[in-house]
Amino acid sequence: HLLSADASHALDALSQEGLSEEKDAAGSGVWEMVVAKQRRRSRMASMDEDDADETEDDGGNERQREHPFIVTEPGEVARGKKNGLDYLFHLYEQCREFLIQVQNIAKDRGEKCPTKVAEAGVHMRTRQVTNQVFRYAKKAGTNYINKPKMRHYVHCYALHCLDEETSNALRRAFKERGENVGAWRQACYKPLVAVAARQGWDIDAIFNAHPRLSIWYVPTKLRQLCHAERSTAAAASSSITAAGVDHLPF
Amino acid sequence: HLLSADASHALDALSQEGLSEEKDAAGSGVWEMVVAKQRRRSRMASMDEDDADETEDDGGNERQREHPFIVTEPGEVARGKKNGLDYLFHLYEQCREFLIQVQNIAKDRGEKCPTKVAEAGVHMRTRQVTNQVFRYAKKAGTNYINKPKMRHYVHCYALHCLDEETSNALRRAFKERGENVGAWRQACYKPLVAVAARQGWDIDAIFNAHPRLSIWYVPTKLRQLCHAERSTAAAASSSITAAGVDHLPF
DNA sequence: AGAAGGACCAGTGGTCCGTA
DNA sequence: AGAAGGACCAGTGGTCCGTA
Repeated sequence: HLLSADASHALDALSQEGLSEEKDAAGSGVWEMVVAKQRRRSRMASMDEDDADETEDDGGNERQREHPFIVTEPGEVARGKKNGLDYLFHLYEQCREFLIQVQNIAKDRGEKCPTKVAEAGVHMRTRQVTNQVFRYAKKAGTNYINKPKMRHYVHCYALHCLDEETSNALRRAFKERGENVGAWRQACYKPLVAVAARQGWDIDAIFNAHPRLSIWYVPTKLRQLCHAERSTAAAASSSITAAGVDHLPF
Repeated sequence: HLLSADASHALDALSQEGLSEEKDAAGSGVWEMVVAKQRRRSRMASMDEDDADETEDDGGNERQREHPFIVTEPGEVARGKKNGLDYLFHLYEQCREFLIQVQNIAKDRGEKCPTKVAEAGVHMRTRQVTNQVFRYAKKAGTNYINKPKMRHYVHCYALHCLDEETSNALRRAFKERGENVGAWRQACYKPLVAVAARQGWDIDAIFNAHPRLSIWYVPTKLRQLCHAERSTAAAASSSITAAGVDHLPF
């Protein structure tokens, strides 16, 4: 609708394939085209009547913010001055590509590339997305990627990676209910903690074990929720155990 | 000689066992006794005629520096107001114990404990020795452990871990020649680079693969030396290869 | 009101250089 | 002179809160 014919085609092709497949690690192409369109729409506003009203009145170098996110279902493109959640998740994949580039540069120069060794066969390194990566992204011209935003939604991306079905269901439900992005974001914590519960509560290990998630720091709040929930679960199960041996405490 | 009878006994027992064996991960005991003696000697100077001259003249709360290191051979205890290299390496093991304690505390509290997952069977964490660990060491009363010192000698400890025979031979040679600690320290780089060459030049991977070394950051200078040497080696071998195919360039 | 992101802050890795 | 380590500094992880 808001995209040109070629970008729409690209997006359709993408939707059919399903976004979650990782297929082609570097510079996927299809999404880049879509993203480029979106950029062009919001930057070179004079070429697009849609944005004319907000950019007419000041000289042109006003700081243009990224359109806010709205809750979209999988495969859906946001209409109007909004961005959808597939686009949000795509940003995480873009950061991953920037990280890989930064790593390769560092490796060539014999510079530090610390942290962890991937357990996967080859001796590949898997550093984290650091400030350096965000700086690199900025230099590469992708001003729409920034640290506060990426950190803000990490746990949403984590749910998408670790339990895509639940993530998709949650998106559909929140879209249907007309909830805003903030409410959806908050709601992502609970199913994630459930994933952690199933896998032994070690949220760091869970992040590390996932190839695309391992490069992201575990968000503080998620870590705290997992810890609190584990303690509660442990207390509950031990009181059940105790109840079997001793008398019930009530 | 300078140690009391029981500490001397402890040290003898230790020398016979060989320091390099890791045996008992937590709070070994024997060295702790030796170290405690050494501490007592340099702190409570009035009880020991040896230190009387340097502590007599100011009120008692002068900042007492650690005795400087001298080059000793394996098993040898430094005489006079000196510390030996077994003691130096022991400090690295002490830091490791502090790290393990810090990790356990963090784990209980559900706090962050980032970086890397050990490839060894169990899902144990192996963070690095950070500022937090040095702070913990200070709080634990081991004022003789500090960051600049530990970072200064990391590569010496690395050689001790990775090629103990060469490390021991180097110590004996430098002791015999009467070299000072600085000269010995410098000399540790070369055999370490040789180890790296044998194992594919990836010094981070080499550190990470060793259970006691993996917790230490690779020193900048060592990383640079490995990188430079690898480049040289690569250039040399490619010129040989080229010489086989093309004409010799001279 | 809901949301994007500039910019700040406490604590890090790294090591210099005033000290003994 | 040779060496130990207090203390500083640039750049980090983390996220608040002034902005649109």
